[in-house]
Amino acid sequence: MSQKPNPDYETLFATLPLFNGLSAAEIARITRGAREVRAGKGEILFNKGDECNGLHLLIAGQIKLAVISPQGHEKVVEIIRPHQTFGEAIMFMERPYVVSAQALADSFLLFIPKSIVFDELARDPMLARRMIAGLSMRLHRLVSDVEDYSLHSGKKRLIGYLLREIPDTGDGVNACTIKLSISKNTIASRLNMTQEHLSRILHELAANGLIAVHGREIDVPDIRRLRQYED
Amino acid sequence: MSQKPNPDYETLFATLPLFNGLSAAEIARITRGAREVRAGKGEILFNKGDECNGLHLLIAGQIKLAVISPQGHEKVVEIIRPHQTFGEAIMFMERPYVVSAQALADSFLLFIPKSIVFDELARDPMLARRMIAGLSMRLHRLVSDVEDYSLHSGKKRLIGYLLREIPDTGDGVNACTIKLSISKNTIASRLNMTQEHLSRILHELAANGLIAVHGREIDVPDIRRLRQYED
DNA sequence: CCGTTTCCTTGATTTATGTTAAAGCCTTTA
DNA sequence: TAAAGGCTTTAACATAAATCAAGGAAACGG
Repeated sequence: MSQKPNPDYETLFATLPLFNGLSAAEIARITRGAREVRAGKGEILFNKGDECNGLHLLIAGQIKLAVISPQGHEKVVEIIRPHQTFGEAIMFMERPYVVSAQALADSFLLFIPKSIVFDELARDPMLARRMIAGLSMRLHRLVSDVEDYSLHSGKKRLIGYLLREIPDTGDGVNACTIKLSISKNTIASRLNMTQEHLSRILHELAANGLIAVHGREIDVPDIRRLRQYED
Repeated sequence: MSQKPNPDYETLFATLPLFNGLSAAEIARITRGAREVRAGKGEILFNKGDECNGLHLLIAGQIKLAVISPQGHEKVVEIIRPHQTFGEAIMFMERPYVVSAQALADSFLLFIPKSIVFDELARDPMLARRMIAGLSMRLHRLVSDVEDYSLHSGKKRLIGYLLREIPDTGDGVNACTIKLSISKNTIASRLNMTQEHLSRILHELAANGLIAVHGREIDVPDIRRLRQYED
């Protein structure tokens, strides 16, 4: 599991919202206490109910946070992408995990034990501020999610997802191609619908000329039109 | 709006998760900068899109946080009860409000300006820790919400709501009466369903002998049975 | 006390979305 | 190249929940 520390953590940390602005000494203290974790595609990092001893920082790959219903249905709560952290909230609450984490692709993570975070937090008020800001952002996104689920139809949720997936280029550009980074199945779960329903919506949008689907590539000929699409 | 500070803030603050453990001097600094706010029933505290200059602490009354869909449908995101704070997350993000807040009953609040919070945060690392814990808890609850919306039927959500509303007495007790503190309309919105649907579910549960409804009072003759109810 | 408004219920109907089942289509790998 | 397995689509059907419409019941202001 653990191996020789990557010497470039200092520059990496500078780019992370949570840790940017830390001194070299602080970064050294954190990385020294951290553990490098590799997870192959499909591997489970932790299960709902497991004890939480620290936070995770995804360096490369893709992690799925999900819950399982009593009937065995899985609901994807969040897709973690590189440079995101997860598990902080639950760590501070001293509670077991409420979601499980599984690698969707071969992934590389840094696990930072609770004690290290707490020590650093006591030392550096700035880190606390960042932590608060990070949690706030998370909260904010979740509120948007709740809003989405309850206020918008499946079609709107999917359009919203597609629009958010559009790589932001110059504003002059009004057409693009989206490469879906996860399976449609997973997207469907994230958007709280079945894959069949997702498929149907995609089909309908294509029939209306709003998009063209080629496997995992989706052409959007007129982004503005897609954005304005009403029911 | 503003009036002479209530001298009992010190004991009040000691009971608040966010502020408990603060020194008398700290409490004094915070209350001195805070503003007392009264809001009559129905009064709007802020609207979605308004600038956020601080956090609110509800002393007495009841506040509804909600979003409005483009079609004018309202969705209640959270009901704030006395001793809860709200608006911290958005304050730290320096973004406009994503929800609007309306008093459901005559309410009394403390508004603590951003600058005061930030000053105190810089002074006291413990407050930061508490703030983080508070936000974490919020996050946690929201994840449960998302889970609820997507994994459970309307009936289960309502049962879950009722069970959470049961005042916790000794564990020997297996029957109780719940007094709904908000209108069924609002509960329905909070649970993401129409009031008609809520009414029907209530009716069905009553038909099965799980509850008895008398206006806003709901008798639960067998709490365990209600908890174990499956579909 | 009565009218008025708000809240709540009920029934008929429609709609969005889930379910089940089957088959097609890509990858991977042998 | 064929077999295997995971994705994805399609279609027929089932169902939970929304909508529409109307009437009661409770609270409220005069």
